Amino acid sequence: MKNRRGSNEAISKPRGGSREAIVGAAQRLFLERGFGAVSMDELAAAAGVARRTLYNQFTSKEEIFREMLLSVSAQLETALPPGIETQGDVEEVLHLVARMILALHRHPEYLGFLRMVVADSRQFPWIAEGFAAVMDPQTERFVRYLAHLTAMGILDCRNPLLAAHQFMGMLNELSLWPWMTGRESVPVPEKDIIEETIRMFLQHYRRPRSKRARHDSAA
Amino acid sequence: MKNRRGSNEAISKPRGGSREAIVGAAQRLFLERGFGAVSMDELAAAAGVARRTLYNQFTSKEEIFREMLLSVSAQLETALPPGIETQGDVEEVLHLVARMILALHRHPEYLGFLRMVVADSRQFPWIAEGFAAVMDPQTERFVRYLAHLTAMGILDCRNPLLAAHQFMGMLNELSLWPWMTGRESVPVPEKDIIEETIRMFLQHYRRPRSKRARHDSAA
DNA sequence: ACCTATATGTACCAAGCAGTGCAATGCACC
DNA sequence: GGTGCATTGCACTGCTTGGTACATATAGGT
Repeated sequence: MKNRRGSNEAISKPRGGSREAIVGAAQRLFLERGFGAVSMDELAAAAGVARRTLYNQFTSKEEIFREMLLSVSAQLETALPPGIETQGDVEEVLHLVARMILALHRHPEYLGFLRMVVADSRQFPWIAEGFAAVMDPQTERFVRYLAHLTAMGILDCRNPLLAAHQFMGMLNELSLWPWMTGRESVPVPEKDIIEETIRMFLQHYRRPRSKRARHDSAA
Repeated sequence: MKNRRGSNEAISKPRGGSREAIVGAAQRLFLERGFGAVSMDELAAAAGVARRTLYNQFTSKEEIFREMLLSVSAQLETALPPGIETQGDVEEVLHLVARMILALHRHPEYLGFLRMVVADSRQFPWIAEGFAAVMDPQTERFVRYLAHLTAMGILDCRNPLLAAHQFMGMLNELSLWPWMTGRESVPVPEKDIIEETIRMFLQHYRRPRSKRARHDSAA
């Protein structure tokens, strides 16, 4: 409990960062094989640390799990860099967002986290909450961006929340979903997915430049 | 092996269909809580059967699991009724398909199966294969339908596979995904999702009636 | 050199679990 | 009534796993 070095670190460790090593190993093992499939023995071995040290640094397996997901959350915070909504025109920003989303699908930490949300959220409800806490704000930003462009008269999203999810859904279906279900990538090039999706999105939601109505957008 | 009742059932059981009861209970428990979280004791209790009977009827826990998913697969076979691609115009068919997909999201068996694909496919690879064996043909049908309409000059899907997944992705993102991550339904009415998605899809992929200046290669 | 707190190794505990053996039971059909 | 077979209950094995006790080694600060 007491810390002879007086630092504000949680626990000091003369021999070196055992906590970091443990969390690092936990990240590799848990994200790859799931919480239940990793024993404390394996975890200790992977961390290059004695089994007993796990219990010196953490009170339980679940606490290690918690701290690991906390660390992963921090890594995902930067998924969507700030400021992208101010650069270039709509199409450019959509390209950026789309590439970011597809890049996320190649992020093992993201996929592992997502798998945990689906697999272990009933046992540990805080998993889903933690995931939402990281990803929801980024979705929110995208929604606000669409709403902003609508207010500016550039887009015409009657329901920006729906529009944002349509956009993400089109990207997720062919790129994320196969990854989650274990098959190899589908025979559709990333470039095609992105371009066709953006074209489709803008054709529907972009407000006609002149007042011309190729179709009336009322129901 | 021999069955005094002469039926072609696998195993006869004088006291009543214990196999069916077991598979039924397994379906409820496994789909709801996952394979690892259900013990044979619980399963026996839920099936109203002695623990020992489980091992009389099945060789292992995994075999019960297998048979249960087989039964669920059979129930999902009929998700997309045959013949829908011949009735009405495109918009009508798309409506039908969309409602079917959203209905599937309320199907506990479908959600549970999907969860298993994500959660337990590494331990039991045949789960993902079984799921694909049921769902892929239905997606295939939709893809062929889009290709057919393109050949007929009604749609203009250069890549029907991509188009189909875009359509399904837009529906899944807002309806299926929240369900999988445990939150309650999103604040977008089903009707809005369906209508906006179909409108967007058709606006992009429907070949313009009058001016067919784009390209023309209907087979 | 001394003190303190961590790291380690080994042995251990308790619990949960899948799966088996065995003898007894009771329904169904002859 | 008798026979056969699924069923049942119970005890038991064997294994894995999370977590602990304890004695010892070792490094850092003073």
